[in-house]
Amino acid sequence: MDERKPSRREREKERQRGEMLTAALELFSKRGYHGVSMQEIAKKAEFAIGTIYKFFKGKEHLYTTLMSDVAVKYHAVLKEVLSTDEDTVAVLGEYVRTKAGIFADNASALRLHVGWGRGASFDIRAGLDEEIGRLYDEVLEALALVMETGVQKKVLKALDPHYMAVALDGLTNAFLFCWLKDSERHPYQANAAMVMELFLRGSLVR
Amino acid sequence: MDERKPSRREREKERQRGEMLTAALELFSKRGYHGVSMQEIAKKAEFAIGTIYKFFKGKEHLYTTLMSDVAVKYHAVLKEVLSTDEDTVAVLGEYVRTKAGIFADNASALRLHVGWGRGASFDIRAGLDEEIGRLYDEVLEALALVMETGVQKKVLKALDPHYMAVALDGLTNAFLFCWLKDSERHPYQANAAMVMELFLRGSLVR
Amino acid sequence: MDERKPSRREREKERQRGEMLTAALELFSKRGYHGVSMQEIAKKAEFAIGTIYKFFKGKEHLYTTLMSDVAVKYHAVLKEVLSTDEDTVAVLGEYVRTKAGIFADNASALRLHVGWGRGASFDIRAGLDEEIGRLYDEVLEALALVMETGVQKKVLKALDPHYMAVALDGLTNAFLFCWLKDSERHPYQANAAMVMELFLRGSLVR
Amino acid sequence: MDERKPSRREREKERQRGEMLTAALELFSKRGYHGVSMQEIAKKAEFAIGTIYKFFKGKEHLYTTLMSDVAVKYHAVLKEVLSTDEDTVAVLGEYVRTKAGIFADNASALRLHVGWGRGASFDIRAGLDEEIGRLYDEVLEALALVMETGVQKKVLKALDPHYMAVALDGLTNAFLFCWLKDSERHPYQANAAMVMELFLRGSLVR
DNA sequence: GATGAATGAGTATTCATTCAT
DNA sequence: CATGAATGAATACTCATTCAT
Repeated sequence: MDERKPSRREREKERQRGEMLTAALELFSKRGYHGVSMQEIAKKAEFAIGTIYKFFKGKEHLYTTLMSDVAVKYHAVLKEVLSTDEDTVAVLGEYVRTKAGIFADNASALRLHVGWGRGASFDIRAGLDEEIGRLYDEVLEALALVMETGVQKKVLKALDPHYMAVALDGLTNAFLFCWLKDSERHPYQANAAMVMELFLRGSLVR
Repeated sequence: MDERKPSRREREKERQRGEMLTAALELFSKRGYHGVSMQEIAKKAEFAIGTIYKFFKGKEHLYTTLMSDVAVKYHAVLKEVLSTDEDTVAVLGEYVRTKAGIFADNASALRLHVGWGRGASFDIRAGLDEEIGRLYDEVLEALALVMETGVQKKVLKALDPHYMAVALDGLTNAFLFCWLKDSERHPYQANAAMVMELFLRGSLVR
Repeated sequence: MDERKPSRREREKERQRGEMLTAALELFSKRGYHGVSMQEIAKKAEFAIGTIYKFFKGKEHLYTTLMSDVAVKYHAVLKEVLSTDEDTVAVLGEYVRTKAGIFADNASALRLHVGWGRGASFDIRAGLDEEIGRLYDEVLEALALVMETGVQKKVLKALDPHYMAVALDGLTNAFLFCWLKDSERHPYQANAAMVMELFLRGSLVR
Repeated sequence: MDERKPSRREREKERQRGEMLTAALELFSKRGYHGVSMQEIAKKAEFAIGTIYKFFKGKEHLYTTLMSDVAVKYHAVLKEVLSTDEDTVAVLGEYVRTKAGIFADNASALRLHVGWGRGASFDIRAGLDEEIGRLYDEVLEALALVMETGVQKKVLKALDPHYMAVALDGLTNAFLFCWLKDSERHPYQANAAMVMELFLRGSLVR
């Protein structure tokens, strides 16, 4: 009865849940975990405080759900990109551009994401990181796989593929930070190109 | 080397201040700004709560002092390294190794530092970042200057020196993260070498 | 007589507010502003501390509300008396008896009122006095007006009406103090009569 | 050895005690009992905090001593005046003028005195009032005695002498309040004359 | 189911008092 | 003896969470 098509009821539920999460994200990203009260979230989401508690066990649960949702959504997109069966360099380029695009589209979610979740205490993050960390690592692994393939195809040097993945990811993050600080001076398309250039060819004149 | 000899009193003061900061650092780095109470810090530092307040105007002041101290100390070391008048590549190598060494020596301070200070609510960071952000930017600028010299010397490619600085810094951070997570599998010396390799020569086979 | 009918909710609210104020008054009058903690007030009023804060912004607000309420209520009664269009001496007699009656009915409120509000630190009184002082002055002015009329009617001597008002008020207070200390020995009806006698005819044998 | 002339030591002690009390009075009268910290008093008096505690058992003791001292000093003067063997009316006139003079000379002490000591919690006042109340009552009794003599001399009406004393005292206080608020508009000499006029002859035209 | 009033544990900070120097 | 550094009890106020309506 409840498997196939979500009854109207359930759709409504989902919509409400979404509104709560949206409100929470907006608030958390601006003022951090401890800077926001449940009453505020309730008011912004236009629900009674009690209703929030029908959907989420507590503030912590709401926060971790938020983080998970964000992580799930974004990392899914990246894994998709990385599973393409194309030319290694093209895939990597697409990875960087996609990641940049995600950042550009979700500036506010970023504040929660960047640095992998500070803002809440580390206790809270403990359980969280298991989930998020796993998702992140999956992307990194997928990226490493692409690298490995590249190495086998002799497109990339014979370096540790995992480290290459770490490197590309770190490079991306660094440039994305620049963009986050001053998106005028550092348009992300330019950033993306720069990242690829530096990653693929290095800085040394030969 | 200092102002005459710091009277025993003053030395004692300094020692106490240090103990407080150490206790606070340990606690903050584990549980974040809001996850730690002043009582806890006092207990850990083995001082009465009132004594803490003789040294620091308040929790915020204690926290920002901590951040500043760490930032000042470490970024001073890096600027020192970057002002050396040696061969570009050697300087960069030294930069990476020094940064790695700093991280290795101060694992707990890191948790506060990484991502440059989120963890406190955003209000608190406001004043803080001006200081810390400035210090960080100074290091980045110094790094960019080294890059520029390298470009002029035709050691490095004719890319934007500032972006090259961002790249090397990002690369370093990424590997340092790896090391932070699992220092067994990723000895920092190896990390340092890897960073240099990737930064200087890129990943592409030619 | 009021705005429609106060919903049961609102009546309940009002009752709660009243209980809080009553508890606070009792405590403040016995031990002064700083001698009472919010916890104590909450316990005495049989509410949770948080509930008190739903009704009053803070301790100061609770205190000033108390003072204002008392002042507003009592001074309204006195102004009513003084606006009667009767024989001057009758009005003054009624003023004294009414004031005495008020004191008799509100012994505890007195402790806050007498001396016009010291007991709270001076900071707190600042904003408060503007309100309370004004109310008190209004009564004094009304009393002075009655005096002036009495002078014009040749019932009272041609002295400064304002000073006469001050005198009668001071006389009343002095006797009320006596009564407050030992209400057995100084029944307020006797006090009232004495005040009138002394005020109207003086002490000198002619 | 220590009876007759106070050794220099003791004189010094007395001077120090005086300085402490002066500083405390100044502070207490401006900001009330709870608005002033012992550290502040120590700083203002230019003694170490510990030294204050050599002279006074605690804050409360310091405060009550202050009140007592003030009371003792002023009521002594008034008793002196009231013990004069002169014409009743002259004595009463002198009483009012002296009291006014005292007020004029000690505006700051007033704030502590007026209303008989609010500013501290009532608990603190409990023991205090025993002392101060007794002194005050002694003056009142002395005043009553003068009244009684006046009655016997047929200078005053045959009213209760104690109530007459209360009346004159209340009248004085009321006018002194006026003067305290606005000493320009209410010069105390004028006040004193007014008090006598009203007390002796009343307000009624015959 | 939805609501939001009531709850009370938790926390930064102050300040009277002590006591080693 | 004077000092003032150290102490820690005390307190106003916030906010996550519950539960009667």
